[in-house]
Amino acid sequence: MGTTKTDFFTEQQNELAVLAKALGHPARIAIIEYLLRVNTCICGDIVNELPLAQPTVSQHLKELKNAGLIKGNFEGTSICYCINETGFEKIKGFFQDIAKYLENKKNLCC
Amino acid sequence: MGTTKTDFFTEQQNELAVLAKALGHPARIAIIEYLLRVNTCICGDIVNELPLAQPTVSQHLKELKNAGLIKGNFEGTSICYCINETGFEKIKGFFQDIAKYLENKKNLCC
DNA sequence: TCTATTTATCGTAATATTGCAATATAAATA
DNA sequence: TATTTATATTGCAATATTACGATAAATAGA
Repeated sequence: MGTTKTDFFTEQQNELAVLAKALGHPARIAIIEYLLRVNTCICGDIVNELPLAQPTVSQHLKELKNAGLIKGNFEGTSICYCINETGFEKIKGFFQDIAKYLENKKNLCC
Repeated sequence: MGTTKTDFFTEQQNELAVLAKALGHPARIAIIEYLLRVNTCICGDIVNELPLAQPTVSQHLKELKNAGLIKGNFEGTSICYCINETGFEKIKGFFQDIAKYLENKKNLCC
């Protein structure tokens, strides 16, 4: 136990869950918000921006990258990070469905 | 350790993270998708729909309820569950910002 | 009241996550 | 080549999550 039973859910459900989970930490929300603000920046800037040690930030960046929410390109010794639309495109439909649903069916609980 | 350093992030960042985290499990995505489909249903229906034991489903429902993503009202012996717009409203702005950002700045990574 | 029925809670085992110090790696530059 | 700079990886401790059996609680109906 302790392991999620991914086999019993659809690929899409698992994919959405992975994306949401990647956003499920304030440090990773902060990273995304920072990238939205500055557009692109090097890894060190993010480390300075966050109240966490460099290895911890590196780990969070890795998770966001694995989920397809950010991209990192080498630039000399540094790495330039930015938003990756791939991941966010995948979430988009889900939230559009919910928004559409809520527009039509407000307060319909039993 | 093992504990998130919530004190060092803004309330909004923590709130968004909590909401995303609540969606960060395929069972909980499945519950939301099911509620979107059937609009309202009793708890037992969700237990039957999911490939998990009743106590496990109960736990997942609790997390979604705590995050403000679903609502549950007593209906005799059963509990009637449905989508709670409160939670989703809070996420909405975040994704709208990202959508707007991506419309204007495609492929601007270094 | 007794018995189903429905949902929640408790307790616990297995695994995952968070965070950091220490260290490794890799590229740029002296 | 040696050194500096920037980032990643390793290893580990503390805590959180996932899952479920057993059981509790609460209501409905016989």
